[in-house]
Amino acid sequence: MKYPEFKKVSYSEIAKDTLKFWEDNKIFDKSVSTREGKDTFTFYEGPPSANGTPGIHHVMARTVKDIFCRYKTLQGFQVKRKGGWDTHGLPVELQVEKQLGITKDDIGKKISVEDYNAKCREAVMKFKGEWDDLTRQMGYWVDLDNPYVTFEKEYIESVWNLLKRLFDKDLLYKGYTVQPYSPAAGTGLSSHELNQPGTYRDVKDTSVIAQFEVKNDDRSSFLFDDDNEDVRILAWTTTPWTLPSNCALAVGEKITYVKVKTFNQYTGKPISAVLAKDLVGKFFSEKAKDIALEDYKSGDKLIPFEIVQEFKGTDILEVRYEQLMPYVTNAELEEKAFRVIPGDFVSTEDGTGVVHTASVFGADDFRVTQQAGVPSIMVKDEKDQDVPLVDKQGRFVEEVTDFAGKFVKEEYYSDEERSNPDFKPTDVLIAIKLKEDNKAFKVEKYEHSYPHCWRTDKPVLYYPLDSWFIKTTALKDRLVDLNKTINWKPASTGTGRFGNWLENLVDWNLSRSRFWGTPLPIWVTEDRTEMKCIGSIEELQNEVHKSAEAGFMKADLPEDFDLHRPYVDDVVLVSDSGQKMMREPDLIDVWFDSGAMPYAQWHYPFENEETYKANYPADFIAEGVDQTRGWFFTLHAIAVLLNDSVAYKNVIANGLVLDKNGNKMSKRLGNAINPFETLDKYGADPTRWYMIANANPWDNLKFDLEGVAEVQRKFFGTLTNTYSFFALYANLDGFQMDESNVPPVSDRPRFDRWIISELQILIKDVTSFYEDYEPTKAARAIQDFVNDQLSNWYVRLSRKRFWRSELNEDKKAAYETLYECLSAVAQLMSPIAPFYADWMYKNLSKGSTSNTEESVHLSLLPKADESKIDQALTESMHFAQSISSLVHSLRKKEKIKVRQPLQKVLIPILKPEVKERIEAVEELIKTEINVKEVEYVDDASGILVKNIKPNFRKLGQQYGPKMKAISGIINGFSKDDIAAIEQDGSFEIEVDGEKINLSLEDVEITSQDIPGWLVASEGALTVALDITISEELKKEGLSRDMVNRIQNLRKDKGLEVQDKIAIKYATGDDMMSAALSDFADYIKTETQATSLESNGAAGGEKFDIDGIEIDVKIEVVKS
RNA sequence: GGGCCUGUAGCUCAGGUGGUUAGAGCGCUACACUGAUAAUGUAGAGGUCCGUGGUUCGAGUCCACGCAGGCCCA
Repeated sequence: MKYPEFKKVSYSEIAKDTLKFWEDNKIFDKSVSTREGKDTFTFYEGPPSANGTPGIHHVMARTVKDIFCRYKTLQGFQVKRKGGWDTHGLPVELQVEKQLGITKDDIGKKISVEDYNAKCREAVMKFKGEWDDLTRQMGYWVDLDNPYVTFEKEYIESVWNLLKRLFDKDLLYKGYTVQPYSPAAGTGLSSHELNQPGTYRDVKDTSVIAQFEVKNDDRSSFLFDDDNEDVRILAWTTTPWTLPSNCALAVGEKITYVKVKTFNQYTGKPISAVLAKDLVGKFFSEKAKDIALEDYKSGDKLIPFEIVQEFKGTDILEVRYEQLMPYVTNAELEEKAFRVIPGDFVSTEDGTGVVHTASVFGADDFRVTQQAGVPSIMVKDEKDQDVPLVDKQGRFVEEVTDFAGKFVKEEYYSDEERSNPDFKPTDVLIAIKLKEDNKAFKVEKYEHSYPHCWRTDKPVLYYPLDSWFIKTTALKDRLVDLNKTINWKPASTGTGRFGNWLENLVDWNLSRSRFWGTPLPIWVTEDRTEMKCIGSIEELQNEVHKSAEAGFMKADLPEDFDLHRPYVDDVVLVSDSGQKMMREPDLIDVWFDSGAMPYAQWHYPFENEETYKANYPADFIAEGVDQTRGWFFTLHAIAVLLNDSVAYKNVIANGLVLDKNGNKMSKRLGNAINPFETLDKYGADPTRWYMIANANPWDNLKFDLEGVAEVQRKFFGTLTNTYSFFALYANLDGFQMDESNVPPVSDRPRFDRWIISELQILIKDVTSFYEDYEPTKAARAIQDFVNDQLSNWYVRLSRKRFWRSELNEDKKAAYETLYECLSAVAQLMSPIAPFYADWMYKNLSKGSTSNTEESVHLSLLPKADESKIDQALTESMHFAQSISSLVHSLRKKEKIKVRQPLQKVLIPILKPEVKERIEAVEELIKTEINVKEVEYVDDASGILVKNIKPNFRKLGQQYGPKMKAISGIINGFSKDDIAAIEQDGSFEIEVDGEKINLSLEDVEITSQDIPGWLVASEGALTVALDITISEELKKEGLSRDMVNRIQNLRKDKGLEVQDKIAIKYATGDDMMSAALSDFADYIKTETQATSLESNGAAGGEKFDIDGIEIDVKIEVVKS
């Protein structure tokens, strides 16, 4: 069999053909089944939602996932990858509502919940076809035939089981969370509803700066000059109705505060006010600056003030104060509330730099009070439940005696009530009371933006609403500790974004008031004294059976019972004491669905226990960095809470894919890249390679199609060329690779040993990069090897070996070596460019008699063979490359073409081992730069001119501050000084009167000039070139030119490589004639000529070689 | 407002532990090569290493404060 040859390759065609091959031959299945019984490498697929079309960023994210699964397969691990679909949630609902032209209000009215959910079920898989296409076309291997789907009954059952386990551990509880709430509509509002246009409006509200009286105790004593001083913290609010619920004051820890002695403008009483330093100017008039405090009389317009003390926010943390409006209090509040706590949201933009905090009426307030352990001010309702001081209609409860029954926002009153001349908004009434009580520092109207309910147009309150929570805070320490065992790429996301998030954890709010999602499986009696959490379908059926017996249900559940709403809402259970139990109406956060996938994808614990256990926890997951608080968290939280383990050991958080200008891609802006078009035009492999090689996955990628084209040309083009070169000659020679019969590397020519050594280094590096989850480094190492070492150096300089006519040992070794390199490269690159690598691998296999695998993806990656790594050879080759480059640059400077042979190159040698290294590759250098001999000159020659410079690293560490002086002295060394230090190995200098003994290691000596020679140098390496062209050299140059012209002729005439020719020429130039006769054998060999004759008038092509005219004619000789 | 990431040549990116000519590829310019040829090689031009301070004999690298862009959260 021959190695396939290609005139032209299309990477897109390669992908299509290879894909077909994979599917026809079930290669993916085999890549898993052939590893049966081997160690498993577990990967979890984060489920995408198929209700939108996939974008180019999905190609990026999935390439990252694919790479490591394929790499591990290559290493012999069994890697199962179950696909999955995320199917629940708000985006699906919104899409359906848009499609049907309805709003949430219409659900249950214009459309039944049943029909609505049926629509959601359809919509969520709308683009599954496109997703599957993308998956296949980009070469992402994931099991699409048996994916997990979060809306399926089995999946939900597993989720319920997890919830029950949490419930049994007392980690599931009902509490409240502060959310936007519309008393007028009697409903909570989602952030989506709050983002509707027109909800935020500028309104004028009564704002109050209240005076909170500081208690004088150990903590606060530094604020008091004497026991009688009245120290007040000033705190600002635009919602005075929340002041009776005040439970803490929040300050910025880094903000600077001051204590100001002054007087209250309403009561004229002396106070010491605490507020942010930056805001003093806002409240105290510059004009009052010089008025003495003693001169103040009650009623004066200008109020004197004096800044007497300055301190940081941290200094007043935990300072206690008297409750401002003590309608409701109790022992717990007295102990834990009414103190100063830190608030990260506090600024000095407006207000006083201190924020009044009412835990149940603000989202920030709720968060910081929870973190600081401050209880909320609540009262008991008739059912003995805790409720806030404002009821669900927006009125004060009766405990707030002065304002009981009053609406907290004036907009909640009817228009008639508001038009009554005596009507005063509650905020104003509160302000008046505070002024009278010497508790208001300042009252004024304040205009700000405030959210309104889109249904009723009335202002929204932030209000505590019932919610179910997972008590993640109970295991916060374990969450933090176990996170430290996870290998995050990049590490900063693990310690920073994720770590900080865990440090500031609040309980996970599980409740969602929606329709399309996993229902919360909790049933409660009306008096809420009894509760049941259902953990399986069987359990539900048993409970329903009992309930039917008690007469609450008509019959048992049917087999095909759907666990979704509305069906599950109709299930009434019976409590142990015989009471009716209704389901808590909430759905759960969809993030719980996806976080449950390690268990629910296998329907564990109801089925597949073995599979589950073998695949937990994941070795590797990867998703966008935006999933940090999403999937990465939910996986981690569930695993820690239920199993006290991590859910994944390694995680890559990849960045965004931006357009080439660094802007976010969006359909609206029209800068989104269509993934299908890209894959089709450039092929999956160049696209994947570009994405990985161009930037680390965790950095944002500026996606530029030009870059894909460059990868295609530069890397894939070069590699394909290299293969084609191999295939062309190997086929001519009928070379068949037989791995069982290759000579050991040690018996091969030095040049082969070198590239094999480089290959081993590459295998070693790439393997460790993959192991470290550094795909970008792996890709770059592979492409550097292919472009620089393999193609530009090994193949280019080995061409002569391939051109020889007979297949001798040397040529065979060249084939074997090149085959080995290409084959290993195919394996190494296969995780990143799976189609192309397989194509290459199979092309090579076709000409091999060895046992090769059906696909590169079924093969095993060999380990690097350390014994084949020859460090000295690598160094030698570096010298060869540098010397060649230097000589080339000299030739260029002198305009002497490489075809013109030169006599000699001179290389100064200061270290004997350098000579050894260069001698090893001398032949190579001579061929590459077309020079007859290499001469090494050492000191003994006496012609070297040396330079010396200090070894900064070494001297700097030793002498530090004296470096400048030392360096000056060394740079001023004379020729004799250099000779002296070389001779003695030491040299004494004097700096600032101190004697310093320099050794040879303290300096670097180089030779950068040879007087009278043409010299170039790079680092410590210097070369000198003899550019005299003798007659003999000139003739040889001419003969080479002749070869060149004849080769051109052969090519122009379309001769085959193996055709033999007869050459006739005519020239009137003596030098040329001499050259052609002197070098006749050489010319004949090079051009595969059987004869070379002068015939006076050749009648062929006329050439001009360095001004000499010659007429050349060639004819094919039939053999 | 908070957390995190990024900022080096026109573009995309490298630049252990601080060490004295800051690199590569692409692009550009010029040249060479012409049996890998829709290839290839060589050379050249191109830099406020985001800014300002600081530490140090010495900072692209360490520290502080900023600026710009991005993501997440509020």
